[in-house]
Amino acid sequence: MVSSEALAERAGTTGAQVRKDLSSFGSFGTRGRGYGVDPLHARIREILGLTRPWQVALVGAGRIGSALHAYPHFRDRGFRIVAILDMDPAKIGGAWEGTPIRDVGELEAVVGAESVEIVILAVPASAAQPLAERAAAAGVRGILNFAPVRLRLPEGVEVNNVNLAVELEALSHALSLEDARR
Amino acid sequence: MVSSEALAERAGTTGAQVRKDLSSFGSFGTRGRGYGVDPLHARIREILGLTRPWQVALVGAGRIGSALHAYPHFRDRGFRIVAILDMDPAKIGGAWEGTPIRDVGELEAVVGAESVEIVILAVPASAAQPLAERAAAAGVRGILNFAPVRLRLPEGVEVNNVNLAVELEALSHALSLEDARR
DNA sequence: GCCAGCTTGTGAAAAACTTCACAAGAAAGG
DNA sequence: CCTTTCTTGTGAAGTTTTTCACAAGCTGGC
Ligand SMILES: NC(=O)c1ccc[n+]([C@@H]2O[C@H](COP(=O)([O-])OP(=O)(O)OC[C@H]3O[C@@H](n4cnc5c(N)ncnc54)[C@H](O)[C@@H]3O)[C@@H](O)[C@H]2O)c1
Ligand SMILES: NC(=O)c1ccc[n+]([C@@H]2O[C@H](COP(=O)([O-])OP(=O)(O)OC[C@H]3O[C@@H](n4cnc5c(N)ncnc54)[C@H](O)[C@@H]3O)[C@@H](O)[C@H]2O)c1
Repeated sequence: MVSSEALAERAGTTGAQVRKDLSSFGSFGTRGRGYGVDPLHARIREILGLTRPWQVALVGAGRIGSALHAYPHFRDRGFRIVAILDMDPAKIGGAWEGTPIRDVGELEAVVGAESVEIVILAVPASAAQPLAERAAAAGVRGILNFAPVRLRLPEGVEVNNVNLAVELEALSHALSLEDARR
Repeated sequence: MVSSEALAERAGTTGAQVRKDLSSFGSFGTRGRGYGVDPLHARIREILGLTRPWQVALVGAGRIGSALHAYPHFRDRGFRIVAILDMDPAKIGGAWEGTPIRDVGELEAVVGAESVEIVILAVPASAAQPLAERAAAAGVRGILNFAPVRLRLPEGVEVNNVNLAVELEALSHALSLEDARR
């Protein structure tokens, strides 16, 4: 068992916050004891949609793409990278851990054949918008975008942007504030 | 010149929001015209602490470290990766684009000699906490942490965590909600 | 079977954030 | 110089999120 306070401790929040958040999905704690770790874990996996595997295509077999492909936590949680696509002839025909790198021209075919629902976009900024549009048109429902551009896509396609420069800027901002206070 | 509405359009928010946010740093628009692009850009750079360079050490010369080192937007904005550190003897002694990869044992010495203020931590989860503590003790003020652990550090050290698995989970959560609605 | 000790679940209060809406001001054109 | 047009800056209103605080309820020990 684990109490809301213990969870809050780890997550960097308060017990009340944890309880309020969890209560919005029903009540699965036991008063006086806390939350059962296994049921809680199972419930959170359900909420996050991790109880079934997701077919993922990686578009862009560059440096960040390579790091992401090697990242074991994606597969752990049911995200299956079933295809890797690139435009570089030097890369096409190669393979990463058994997954072939294919020509990005095959994007639509691959999405159809493999029932790809999520695309990880790790291509240069200039290529991101057209590729996102092609993916969306081919039936992809979600895009995790690493290119530093705001994608414009039809309603119904979920986009999540990762901008690592912003993460560093948040740090320099915080440090500047500190400096200003002294 | 650019209006709050035009900025909002690009940022995915509303004009009122942009104006409220900017107004908290003073008033540097002109009524009837909008904001001057150059002064606005300069002011935002100031707010974010980007008007002076930051000395950065990259700890962990693995796949994600390599991608980050090659990422031009860091240097663009004044983040200078002045040192790369690793523990792997096969990597130590090598160099990336002229920056030598040094033994992580030299962390404290490098932080002192190069006036490193920010560390990018790209090491396995098990190594992150002790390295963060060493960096903090050596005088590092901010840490951008890619390892999937919550670092516990003394007050005054800024930590920013990047968790890419969470970004994918946010997508699967959104897609699951969609499925549930139908 | 009852009591003591915990911890949840949740209304109510407080705080934070966003939107509204408009007076104040700036520029451009006559 | 005056009028029209445009857009900021900002109080006030509205909404969302967080915190407070405590009754309800479970468990283990006696
Ligand atoms: N490297 C990083 O740490 C980092 C961090 C954050 C964001 N990003 C962003 O991620 C993207 C990729 O960065 P990277 O460092 O991996 O670059 P990279 O140059 O190493 O890789 C880009 C890959 O995309 C491929 N590509 C180019 N155009 C294509 C197209 N039209 N279709 C398919 N593939 C195409 C290239 O052949 C290459 O393999 C960039 O937008 C970059 O700004 C990178
Ligand atoms: N690869 C990804 O896309 C990705 C994404 C998100 C987070 N992460 C996290 O980033 C970290 C690094 O991932 P990676 O894929 O680059 O792993 P990696 O194995 O490619 O690289 C890790 C590097 O750290 C070095 N290292 C290990 N222990 C060290 C120590 N004590 N001191 C100094 N260096 C040490 C290793 O020699 C290696 O060079 C991990 O914590 C991982 O979970 C990776």
